[in-house]
Amino acid sequence: MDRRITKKDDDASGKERPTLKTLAFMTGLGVTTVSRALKDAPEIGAETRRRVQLVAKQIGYRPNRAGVRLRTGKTNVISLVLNTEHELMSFVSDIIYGVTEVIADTPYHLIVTPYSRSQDPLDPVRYLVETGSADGVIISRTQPNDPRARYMLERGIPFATHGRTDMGLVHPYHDFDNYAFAGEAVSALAAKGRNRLALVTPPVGLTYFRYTVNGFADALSEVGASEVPFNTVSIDHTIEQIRMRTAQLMRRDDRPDGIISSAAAATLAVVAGIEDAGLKLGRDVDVVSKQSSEVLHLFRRELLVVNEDFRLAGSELARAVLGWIAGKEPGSLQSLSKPSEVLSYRG
Amino acid sequence: MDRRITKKDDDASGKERPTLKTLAFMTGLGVTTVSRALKDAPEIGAETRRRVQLVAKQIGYRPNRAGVRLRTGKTNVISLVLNTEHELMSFVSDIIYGVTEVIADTPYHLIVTPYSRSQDPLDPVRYLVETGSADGVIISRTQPNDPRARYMLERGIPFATHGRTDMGLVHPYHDFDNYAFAGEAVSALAAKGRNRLALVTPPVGLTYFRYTVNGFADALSEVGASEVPFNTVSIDHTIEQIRMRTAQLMRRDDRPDGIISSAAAATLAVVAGIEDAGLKLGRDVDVVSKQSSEVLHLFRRELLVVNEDFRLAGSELARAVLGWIAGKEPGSLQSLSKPSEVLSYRG
DNA sequence: TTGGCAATCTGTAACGTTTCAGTATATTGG
DNA sequence: CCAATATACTGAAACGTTACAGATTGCCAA
Repeated sequence: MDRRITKKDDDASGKERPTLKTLAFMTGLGVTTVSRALKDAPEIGAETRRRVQLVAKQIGYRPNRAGVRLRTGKTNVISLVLNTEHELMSFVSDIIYGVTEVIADTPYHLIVTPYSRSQDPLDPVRYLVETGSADGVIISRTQPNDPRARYMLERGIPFATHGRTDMGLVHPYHDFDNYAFAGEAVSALAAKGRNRLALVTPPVGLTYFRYTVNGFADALSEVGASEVPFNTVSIDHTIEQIRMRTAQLMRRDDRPDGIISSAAAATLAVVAGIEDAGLKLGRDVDVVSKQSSEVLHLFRRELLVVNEDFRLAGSELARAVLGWIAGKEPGSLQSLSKPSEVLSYRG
Repeated sequence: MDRRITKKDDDASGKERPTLKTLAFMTGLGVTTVSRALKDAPEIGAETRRRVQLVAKQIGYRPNRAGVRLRTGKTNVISLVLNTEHELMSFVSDIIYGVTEVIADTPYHLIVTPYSRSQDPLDPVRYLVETGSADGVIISRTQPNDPRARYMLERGIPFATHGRTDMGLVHPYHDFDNYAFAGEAVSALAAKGRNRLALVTPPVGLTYFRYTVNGFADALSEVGASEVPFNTVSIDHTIEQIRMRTAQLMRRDDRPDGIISSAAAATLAVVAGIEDAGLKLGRDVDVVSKQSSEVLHLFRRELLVVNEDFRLAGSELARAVLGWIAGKEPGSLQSLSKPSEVLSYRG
């Protein structure tokens, strides 16, 4: 038998990172046994199992990710796919922290996969799937008919979407109830006697655009207020555009006396536009805005705000993907978070 | 010779992801040759090389990351280590985009490694190094004597710091010139006739705290202004704390007539505090603030701002780490970015 | 006693890559 | 024409892991 001495037949010696082989040598067992003992396989004796696990803990054994990944295809990676131009700053930061919170005591790593305006949003997803770079994917900016969700569903790769789809396909998601948000906002404005309302919408094409618009429309007719169309901007537009167009709008005779804004950054611009037009917040017009951190009341106390928790969204999305990976039913991994009340400034 | 038929001696057939073996079969060459041809090794014939590369491109060959990593130890991963409590929102989002911009056309992936208040900041770094999870690391919240930098230097793992150290050790960094920022800010306030100045500092303990404080002090004596101590807050404090203590400060007889703030979020609180005390920005007091996105002038036009570009920081840091990995001299991978002028509101 | 079987444990192969140590063929110098 | 050498290529081994197909032992029923 050709038993050549190779570089590392000695083992368990130096500073090298311990492997299964190291553990096998130390325990006097075979590599296979050690491997199985560590994952509580049933055909390993109870004492052996305990012994192996003890030694493993003692010497700080950590499975080699490359080894596992090569052999099993499991990457232990979750990828968060982000648009580098249009995501909100607070969204990026909070959602990342939400995700990391959940995966902190799992073997998972979080990788951030960006794509830019010019690219097809499907590109990064295709890349991830084709190269098998992740066990699960989280996407945002979800559309009613979302090619990315369809693609991943076809390939059978677990994912969760921030925002719902509307394709008759079931998959995990987390969403903020923007229908309820818009409704609450309208009610709050109506309660202040405002009845000519304008809406700064989410990006056209995304699912939550629809929910917001529908919530707005339904509540309008319920409280008997009317809409002042303001279709020239969405929260994807630049600060300058929103500001300018708001100013234009507010200089018209048929200007709104109430505005609802779907994002804090847009609200800054909206207020600037209002003031550019020589009007005063709280007197001439009231504004209800979503925000994801407590800044708007510092900005203008007259603002009415509704909070959306992106860190929660990140956690929920991570939980959903991990759940799917673990074999749970996709349909059971959907969550909707209710908006806070409409809050006005409190001293 | 024992040549058993194994599962996949046929090849180049179906939908499977192509490997070197696939390429070898298609080109009629050995796996070794293909491997070397793809990385332009000199001992491969020019035509063979071209042929292999052509076929590889045609069928969309991508090296298997796990294979490479297992064999070579190269992970093709850069890790960004972030504090989940104290990083600024804009920092997280912009720096991530800056990094991804640079690594976009490299094989590198970006993983985000978080740590929380309770943890030793060294923990995540130790984890990364011990498990060999990244080829390069980017850290923020750098301290003059930074254990993380020292640790990584000892282990020989490439890294870059956002902010400088002061340990007599040389390593790549990117920093914003906060000494210059504080100096410019003082000058701008002095030019407005302000001469009793307070400073909302960076977090005590971080290197850029020192630069900021020194720039502030030096400029004060240069313009002949005096400092109103305001050591009870830093930008790490909560909005509420900063607001309350600013209000307290501004109610004192010896209140400052100029304030310099090291971060936009803190500035919102500072202004709120000023107004809580019944004072008016621009009349009773002027404020100069750093910001990383154009929001402060929407907030209060009277604010004076200096811009810091975190996306640039991300790019520079990524370039620095990649440079070090590629073998460049650490000392040549240091950059300092100059602050913009102090900008006042323009229409 | 023997065959069967459960309980434990083990060696080999394979995942895809790169490196090492060759091999085969053509080319050159003498 | 031979040996030396350069050129172009190749198989085997190894990285660390897990799955598969045994192997060994002890025990029990017949």
